[in-house]
Amino acid sequence: MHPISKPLLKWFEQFGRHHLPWQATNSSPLGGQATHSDLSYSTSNLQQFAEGKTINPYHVWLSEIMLQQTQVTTVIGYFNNFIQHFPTIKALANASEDAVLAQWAGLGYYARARNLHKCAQIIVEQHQGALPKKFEQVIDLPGIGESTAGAILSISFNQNHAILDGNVKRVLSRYHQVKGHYGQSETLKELWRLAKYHTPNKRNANYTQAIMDLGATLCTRNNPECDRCPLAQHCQAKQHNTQGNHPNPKPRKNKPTRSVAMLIYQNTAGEVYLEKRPKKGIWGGLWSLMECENDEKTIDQAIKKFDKNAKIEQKLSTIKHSFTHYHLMISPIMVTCSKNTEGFRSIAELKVGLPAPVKKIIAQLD
DNA sequence: GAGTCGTGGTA
DNA sequence: TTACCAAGACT
Repeated sequence: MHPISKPLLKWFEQFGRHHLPWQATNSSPLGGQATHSDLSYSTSNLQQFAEGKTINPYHVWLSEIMLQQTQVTTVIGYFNNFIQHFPTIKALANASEDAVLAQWAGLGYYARARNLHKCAQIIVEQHQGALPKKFEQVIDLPGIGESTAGAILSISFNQNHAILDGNVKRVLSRYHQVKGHYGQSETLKELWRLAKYHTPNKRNANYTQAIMDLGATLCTRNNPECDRCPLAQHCQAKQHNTQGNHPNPKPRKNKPTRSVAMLIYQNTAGEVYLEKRPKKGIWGGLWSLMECENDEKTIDQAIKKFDKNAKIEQKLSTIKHSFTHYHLMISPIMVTCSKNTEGFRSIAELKVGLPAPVKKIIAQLD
């Protein structure tokens, strides 16, 4: 078996991504704001320190959480905004959940944000405000599994851990032509074995970043650029021209379509009535329009319960919003409103998180 | 093991 | 237009 770490690390020095905002921060008095200097790439944590740059474990942790099931280009803007609002773990711990979700809104998978917030409070209470350095302590934190824990400790402290994210799965399953799809436990077990086999005990941080960079930039799902790949010589998929078989597509299922009515109440000040969603379920912890089943009777009952004299003012065009596992048809309905009690929020200065389609609906109101 | 949990880009 | 999915974790 040909180990990949040596050619991969060499490739990384020249072609890896070295200027992502969470990778290195200038240790200026201002702090927090990552500046992309002209300094050349770094090949080790030590060299990064030598360049006057330092790894911020909080930034690494935050980025790893944001990057779960989410692409780099999407994350960058959210990351920069987030650390501006919450510059330290302590600041994050002291913030309200609504304040955290407000900055996370639009990024999706909101349990990540709720868990991140919980983590910050645990870290302040139990770890003196600093990210713990023991693997067992990190993986015990909510929302952090084996791969994310390994990535955080590898990149932050150059500790010797393997990771197995989507990039690594794709690279290794091609390199070794691993059969089966990633959902199967047998396949996953084999991939973890290979991941640990290839992970070097030196320059671990760079290796972790390198294999993710390879997967993200060359060994992509579609049209991999094998001509530029440092691992092409011994890649089984390349040799047998079976790159397209990895990842092995999951057996497909038909997504159900659900329907819901969303009621729009505006008071005389133009504020909109919003209610906080339960922690469990879709959009947990975000604030949304009042919902009910999308049929005439239920809608009529719902609006009269809120206000006896309420009437439907206008039915807006239905929006189709697709999730990973179902489609949602949203019928927004503007309702007359005589109330002006609590629960109404100014659209202009929202300090809570809104689901993406709800934000779109409200943006269209004026 | 299979479902749940978001969103925007892309083929 | 539709389907798929990108640096997963949890139940």
